[in-house]
Amino acid sequence: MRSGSGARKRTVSTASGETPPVAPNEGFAPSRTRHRAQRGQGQVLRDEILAVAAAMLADTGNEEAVSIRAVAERVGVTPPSIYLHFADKEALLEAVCVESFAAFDERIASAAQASAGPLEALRAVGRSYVEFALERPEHYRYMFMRRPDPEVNAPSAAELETIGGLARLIELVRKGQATGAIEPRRDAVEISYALWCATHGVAALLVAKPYFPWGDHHALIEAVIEMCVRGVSSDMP
Amino acid sequence: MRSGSGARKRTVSTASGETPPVAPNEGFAPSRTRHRAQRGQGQVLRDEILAVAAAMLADTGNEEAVSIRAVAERVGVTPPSIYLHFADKEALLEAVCVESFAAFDERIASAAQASAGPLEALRAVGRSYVEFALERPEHYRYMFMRRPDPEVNAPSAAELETIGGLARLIELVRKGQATGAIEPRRDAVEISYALWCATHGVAALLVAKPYFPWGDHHALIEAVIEMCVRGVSSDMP
DNA sequence: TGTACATCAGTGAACGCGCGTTCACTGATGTAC
DNA sequence: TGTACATCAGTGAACGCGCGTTCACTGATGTAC
Repeated sequence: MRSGSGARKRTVSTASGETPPVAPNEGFAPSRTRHRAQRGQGQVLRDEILAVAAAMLADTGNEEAVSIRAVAERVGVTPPSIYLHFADKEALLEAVCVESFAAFDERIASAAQASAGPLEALRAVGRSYVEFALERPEHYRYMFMRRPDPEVNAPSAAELETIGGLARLIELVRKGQATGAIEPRRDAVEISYALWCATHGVAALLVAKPYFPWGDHHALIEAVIEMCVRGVSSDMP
Repeated sequence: MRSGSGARKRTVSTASGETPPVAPNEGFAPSRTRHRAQRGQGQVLRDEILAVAAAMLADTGNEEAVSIRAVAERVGVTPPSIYLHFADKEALLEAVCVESFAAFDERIASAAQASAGPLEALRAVGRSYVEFALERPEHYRYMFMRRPDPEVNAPSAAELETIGGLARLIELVRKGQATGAIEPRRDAVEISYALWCATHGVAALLVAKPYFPWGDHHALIEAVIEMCVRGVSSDMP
């Protein structure tokens, strides 16, 4: 991966002012010819960096492969340009993470709304949760399975988003308790956390051990969801 | 961290044939004076490397910090010595992982045996499972949360150990079904996998997000376990 | 209307780092004769 | 009983790599006078 060769070609093209012959696009070489942003439009590059970092996280399936250099090369700029828009590598990945949480939250919210009845809503939310994890395993990994930063003793911005998402779940549980479908004597927050744990469990194991002899993934997911729903339901008369 | 200085001192001491003044033991400097192994006792070093690698995984809480160089330095040998006993870094970590699984399995087995009744046994197993994860989070992470190696499409030796451990759980579930305590119409394997998922979920979230505002960890663990037990129990008359 | 200047979006080259791994070597110890 | 030799458990120095980050610079574009 000959770093920088693409960037050099691009510079020449900008000087000539017209589109150069398309360079062979191998591996992570710049995906298209960039033009320097208009004045005041520096943040265009910021968005592009963010999009590329997110795509690389999804494609490579490996947080470590998302290096400053690799992102820069794929965007078609030099590594120092990244630092014009993000303080350091961690800030870049944190920004990706915040976007992932937004997408995740949106998915969960629409699943909750589309369902009739609180128990069915719980099932739908569970399914959407695991689906998201399986569609974007490396995003999910970064959001929920990453090693905690020992320097940070408080929830990050992204984690506070999680809490926001959890608020939806708690609300759902309370609604279920109000209608009598869900065991009313336990704390709604505690029930919600327990549901989250179980759902995370199946998502995380499928992400971490895709080659394990699970049998049918779908059946496993449904089994976990049913166990949860039974586990939090009121005793039927 | 001046690599190698300890090793040099050690060589001198071996030549002199008597214990040298103890070198200041700062950071990961060699923890004690080593003597070259007796003839035919080369595997003594192998065990020591394994123990140190396991300890470093536990201490540093970071798989990446367990580098060949760091392990060698802490053992008190030079990096190439590692290769006399392990093919490469991955083989070393895999060996650590196999040992972790053995300890884990032993813990689970004794929890299962010490309990009266299948449902109480399920609870005990769940508690032991999470306890192990919280005691040795980085071991747990390496065992169950590591990124899958894309080159490996089959379960590793360590993962086959997991299957062995699961066999115990499946047996427990079958026993519960036989006594009528556990829902008999569902497949015992499916129930076991679902229980594993949920238990993994609480362990993994506590490992990955220790600073999250969980409230009381113990209460959370019990809530998940109770939800599971309710979820797999027979409907009571 | 022309020109000096400030601003902005980047570049290019280099920094020091720690890593996994390799290779030729050493020196103590046991063994065959 | 002495000595040459094979074996074994290591050493020491170096390899090439990719990484995050920094620093002085460039060149196009807008703006003040």
